[in-house]
Amino acid sequence: MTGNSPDFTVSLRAAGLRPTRQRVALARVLFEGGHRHVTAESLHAEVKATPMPVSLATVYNTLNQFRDAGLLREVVVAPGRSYFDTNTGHHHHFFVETDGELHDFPSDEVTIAGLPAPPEGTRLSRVDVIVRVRR
Amino acid sequence: MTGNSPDFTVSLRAAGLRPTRQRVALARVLFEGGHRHVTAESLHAEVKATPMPVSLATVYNTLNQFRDAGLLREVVVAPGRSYFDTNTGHHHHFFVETDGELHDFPSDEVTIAGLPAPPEGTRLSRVDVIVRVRR
DNA sequence: CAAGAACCTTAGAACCATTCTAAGTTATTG
DNA sequence: CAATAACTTAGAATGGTTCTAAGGTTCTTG
Repeated sequence: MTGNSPDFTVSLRAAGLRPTRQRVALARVLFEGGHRHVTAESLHAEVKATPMPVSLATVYNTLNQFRDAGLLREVVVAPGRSYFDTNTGHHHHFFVETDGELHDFPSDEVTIAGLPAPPEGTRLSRVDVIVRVRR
Repeated sequence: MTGNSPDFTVSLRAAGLRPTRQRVALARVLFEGGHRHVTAESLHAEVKATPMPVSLATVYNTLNQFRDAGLLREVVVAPGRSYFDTNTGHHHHFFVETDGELHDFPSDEVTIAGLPAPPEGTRLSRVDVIVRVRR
C-alpha cells in the first residue's frame, strides 16, 4: 500500500467534482501539507513543472470550483488579484502591504464586540478582519 | 458673494495638488454633501454630464492622487474593482455581497480585543473590519 | 503681465488578471 | 465498450486600470 497521501479522489467526489487528473494534482499541491495562500499565477507556476502540468485556464476554473465547493476561501485584500486560502475555518488575516504577503491568525482569541446590526433585509454572511501592516 | 460652497482650491493646494478645473470639479462631486463611496466608473459617469466633464484617465489619476494625499480611502472588498470612500476617519464597512453596495459604520462602538502582535519586523498600518451580508 | 517651466489632461494604446469560446479529450453510466 | 455528459485547453476576448505622448493649463519670477 502507498499509505500516506489522503485520497483526493474521494474528497473531490464528495464535493461534487469529478476527480480528474488535473483537479487531483491541484488538490495535492494545495491540501497536502499545511495551510497555504496561493494566487492563480503562483499555483500555475508551481504546477507547471510537475509531471501533471495544468493550463492556466484550468487553474482558474479549479480555484473557482474549489471555492464554490467550500474547499477554499477567496481573500481579497489588494486591488488586482485574488488570493485563495486553504484554511476555510474561522480565522482572520495579516496582510503585509509592502510585499503582498498574507498570514492567517486564529479568530479564537479575538473578540469583536459592538458590531451594528446588518442593514434591513440582509443577513450576515461573514466578518473579515484584515490587519494591515508594513515593513 | 456665493457663500455656501467650500473652497476646494485651498484644500487641494493644502494637499499639495494644483487646483485644476478637473480636480476642483471632482472634489465638488466627491466632498460636497455627505460621505460617499464611488468607483472610477461611477464617478466618471456622474461627471461626464456636467459642465466640466473629465476624462476617465483623469478620474483614475485624480482618485489615486486624492488617495495618496489622504483625501480618500481606497476600499477593496471584491475582486475586480476598487471603491473610494470620502470618509477617511476611523470606521468600518458593511458590504452587501449580493449587490455590491458598501456602507460605513463608525468604529466607536466596536471593540476588537485580543489581536495578535504584528509579525516580526512589521508595524501596524490599519485594522479593517468588513461585515459581509447578503440579501 | 509676459514667458518659461513645471505640471496636468486626454485619447487611445497597452497591460494584466480573469473569463470565454470552441474543439478535442476524459470520466462516467448503462 | 459505446454513448453521453463533463472537463481541459489554447487562444481570443473582456474589463478594470495604467501608460504614452502630444497638446493645454497653471504657476513663478521678473
